[in-house]
Order: sequence, then C-alpha cells, then structure tokens
Amino acid sequence: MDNSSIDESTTSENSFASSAAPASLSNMTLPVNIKSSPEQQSLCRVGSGASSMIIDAEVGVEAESRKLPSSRFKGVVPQPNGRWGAQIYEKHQRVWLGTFNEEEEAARAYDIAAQRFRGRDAVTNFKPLNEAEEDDVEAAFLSCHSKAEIVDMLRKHTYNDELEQSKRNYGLDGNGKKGCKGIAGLHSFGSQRTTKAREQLFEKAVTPSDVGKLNRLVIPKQHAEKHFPLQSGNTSKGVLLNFEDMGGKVWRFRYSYWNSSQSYVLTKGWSRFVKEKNLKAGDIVSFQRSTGADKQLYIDWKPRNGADKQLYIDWKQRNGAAEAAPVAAGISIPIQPVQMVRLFGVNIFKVPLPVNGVVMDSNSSCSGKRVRGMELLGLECSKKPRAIGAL
DNA sequence: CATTGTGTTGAG
DNA sequence: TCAACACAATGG
Repeated sequence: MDNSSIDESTTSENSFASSAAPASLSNMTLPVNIKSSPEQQSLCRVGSGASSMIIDAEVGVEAESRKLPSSRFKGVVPQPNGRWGAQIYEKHQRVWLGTFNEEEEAARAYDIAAQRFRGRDAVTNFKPLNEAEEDDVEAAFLSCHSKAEIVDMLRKHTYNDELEQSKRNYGLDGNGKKGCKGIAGLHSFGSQRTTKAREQLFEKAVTPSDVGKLNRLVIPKQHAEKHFPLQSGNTSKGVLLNFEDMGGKVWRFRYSYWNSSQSYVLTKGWSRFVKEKNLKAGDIVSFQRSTGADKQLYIDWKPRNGADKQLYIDWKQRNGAAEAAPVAAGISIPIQPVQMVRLFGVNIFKVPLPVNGVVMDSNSSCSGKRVRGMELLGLECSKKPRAIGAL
C-alpha cells in the first residue's frame, strides 16, 4: 500500500502559542495521562535480550512470557529489543515516528508529532502550555515544516537540532514575526547539519571602500531589498544577521539602512571579515541561504574574478588554504553537484528535490529505504488556515 | 543476525 | 483512535 500522503489538510494553524520548551530542558509538566502504574519496571524487562520476559512466579509453567511492557505514555509502544517506538495515527493510518532508547524520548516525539498533526490543543504526554517566547518559535517552526519533514526529523532524532538551529538565526526582521517565507515550492528534505542545500542569493565584487577603512559593505539595494528586507522599524537601527562561512564559522554583522547614503550596509563585524579573509577590492563576496526551513545564511568569497572559468577552482584552493580548521566539522567544501549550479548571473540553483520515490536524504547517512509510508508526503511550507476537528 | 516498523486485530 | 502482538523486511 502506499499511503502516499499524509496530507497537510490539518495543518496546525491555530494561532496561539503553547507548544513547549526545548525538550532538552524538559521542564515538562507531569504526564497528562499517567496510567496507573508507573512502576511497571517491576516486571523485569530484559534490556537487550531479543525478547523480553516477565519473571512471574505465579503463572509458573509459562514463566516466560514474551509480553512487552506497555508504555504509560500515549503514542509509545514497546519494541522487542527493549527500546520504544513512537507512533501517531491519522486518517486510520499509523505514522511511525521512530524508535528510541528512552520511553520519554518516544513520548516527546509523539508530542511533537501530535502538535504538528493536530494543533496545539492536541493531547500530549508532556507539552506544557507554556507561553514563553520559545513556544512561539517552536510553533512557527512546526508550521513551517510539512508533517513529513517533522516526522523525518523525529525518526532521525534531529528534531531538536533543527529547532535549535532555526532559533539561532533569526535576525531578519527583528520584529519577531516570521512566516515561512522562502523560495516558493522549494524544500530540502534530509537537511542534515553538514552539507545542506542552499540557494545563491547574490554576489558582489567588493569595492575599495568595502574593504577599506569605512568598515562597511554596501549591499546593492536591489539585492538588499529582495533578500534582506528590513522591517520599517528597523531600517535605521538595523538588525544583527548571522552568516556562516565555508569553515563553519559564524559571522555576525549589523545590517542597516543608511539614510544619508540611501544604502543598505553591513557594518559592525564586517571589518573583521575583511581582515580575516584578507579581502581585496575586486574580490567577490557571495551570499547564500539554506533552502531548508532554518534559513541559515551563508557568506563566502572568492578571488577577484580574473578568468571566467577556473575561478571556481581557485576559489576552492584558496579557501582550503586560508581556512585550515573546517575539516573537523566535515563542512569543508560543501560543493556538491546538486547545489549551486550557476556561479554568476541569475539566482539559479538546484536542490536535491524529491517529488518522487525515495528522496528523503540522498546525501547524508541515515535512512535510505525504509521510508515507505511517508515517502510521498506533501512537502510544503504553507499553512493553510484550516479548522481542525475535521478528523 | 538484530531491529525496525508494518500488517493486523480487537478494544475503546 | 490506539495499542498489542506477530513477524516480514531491512540493513549491517
């Protein structure tokens, strides 16, 4: 069967915040549905044995029961190997959320899925109805990802990282508001930390003044307004933007609009970049942005464009030389044939897009096949206002 | 070979 | 909807 789609119909569009804090901190409230005995541990579940057994003197003869201990958490089911599986149902179909070592982990996974699938009113195991700022972020994070993406993250246990990352770079429109804008129709699926698909935003050959003592980089208005729109309130004061370079180093620049010169500029922090990269007038700085939901911004540079062709190579070499550190993170040279296809000219880029078959993560490590049941999930980033309860 | 997570059923 | 149970499919 191919329940090819976990439809997005029931997008949790509910407007109010609630979700929760990063699981890590787990200031979890008490389980909502504590089923009587939290002490089932008494039934010795043989940890890693192939089959668990209950040592029950009473029954005697059949002392060996392969019965698995049921979980006290909703959506959590025991696995024969002592681990825990998480699952949620939708439209009469089970959506597997992965297996976990800890029962609570599984429970949390369920909670997250529940919130994404059913909205914030969903019954969960922990999810406090916090009204912190964090929740708002997580709520936005959830609504900005398709159910399939969330499920994928849960299965790979990367949800927290992804969420964390999305929190990291905000900045743009320091307003706090942030819809899942982004490139229409694009979705990077298996967005792993290392080599993520990113889109080219624009490039600029730095001018003498950009690398001079003015400590600022003028961003061509055209590009600035298109990619780094400033909220009216921030135009003058500006906002802080984080950019990651090829070495994985994060650069923070102040980005603002100078009325005096009617231009958009990167100021604070820029000179350091110029200095460290030893930028020379004519060199080209390039800006990219993750096509993933995190919208991570990237900055890179290449030598003055001498010849048309091999600047790419020079660029790589020079980078490799200038930035010795990267390796460890495995981030060096994320240049993959799938990513930016055009270096100059238009903003043409290409992403390892799905649309059919196994697509989740043709790159990275994990999963590869066992992705049935959710392989063709809708990948969208839209959140259609939609009343829940239709289920 | 160990495990996952799908098939399937019955209870709620 | 949901969990219990069984076990085929999977991937190391």
